[in-house]
Amino acid sequence: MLSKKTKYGIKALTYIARKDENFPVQASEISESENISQKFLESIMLQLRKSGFLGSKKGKGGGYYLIKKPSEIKMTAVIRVLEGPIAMVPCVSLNYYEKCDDCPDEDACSVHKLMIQVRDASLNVLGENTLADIAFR
Amino acid sequence: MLSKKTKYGIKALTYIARKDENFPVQASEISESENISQKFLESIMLQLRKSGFLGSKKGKGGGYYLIKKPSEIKMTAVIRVLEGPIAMVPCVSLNYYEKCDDCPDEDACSVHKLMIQVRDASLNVLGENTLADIAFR
DNA sequence: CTATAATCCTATCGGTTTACTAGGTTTTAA
DNA sequence: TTAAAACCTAGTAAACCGATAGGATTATAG
Repeated sequence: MLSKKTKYGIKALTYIARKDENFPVQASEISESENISQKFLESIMLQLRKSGFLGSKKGKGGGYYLIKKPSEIKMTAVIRVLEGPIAMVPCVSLNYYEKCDDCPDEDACSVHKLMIQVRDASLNVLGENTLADIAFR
Repeated sequence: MLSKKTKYGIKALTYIARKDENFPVQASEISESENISQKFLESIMLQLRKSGFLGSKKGKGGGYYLIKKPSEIKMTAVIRVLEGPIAMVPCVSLNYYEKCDDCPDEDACSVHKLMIQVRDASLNVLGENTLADIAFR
């Protein structure tokens, strides 16, 4: 299951992308428009800023803005930052690999075999979709 | 993330499928061989029995056995029973649909759009793989 | 008939995560 | 100087997860 954090984060990025204005967008505006708890959203925006998706401006008239073009923001990247691994099992994760405690032999493991296929399928979808794709198409 | 329950459940089914003997397989044997907590596994086997994947025989010499042929057991079915929805978000789930509290218009929601694609990709993989595929191939 | 081995059932528990809230501090524009 | 915004730290209630405890029930073997 996708956490609300990730869901809200993607919605917020979409909101900003769709606005496409020169001045920054406030978290309060997004939170109202998208029905997201403001304080919770703030923490998400902060994380998106710290991981290089958003820039921010403090003080009156401040807010958040996209640093890259929507077409350059891959969904794999967003989800990895907000949600963590895309794989459903650590032993098939490319970026967060971990060996299973049980399971002496990964190649013999039926779960491993299956989850590699699921991972590749998801990776394919998420890698081909950019923020532009989901915001405008 | 896949829960241990689902992971253990699939491994147990695989173990039984690979044995392919006429007498039932005990949970204790599986738990030892696959390094799974016995009591935890028991509860999983029970669930698999109640949902029609396994039959059981009580008492001495008892155990669990497959009711259908491995090639007739789709991974979608197993995962739906043990893990729940395959979709990453309730609003795109085929079997466990739920509307989002936020989000007045699903068609306009970028997350919705993206997660439909992820769901379809996963569904495709899990629907094409049977127990036979992951146990023997 | 009895001992044993297995499933079946219910309840509980500690730990972790999630979603959110509280209460500020800091920075900036008007 | 005031207000509006991001920034920061901490906490918290609820849910979930993985596992454990302790038996009840059922079947087989001797």
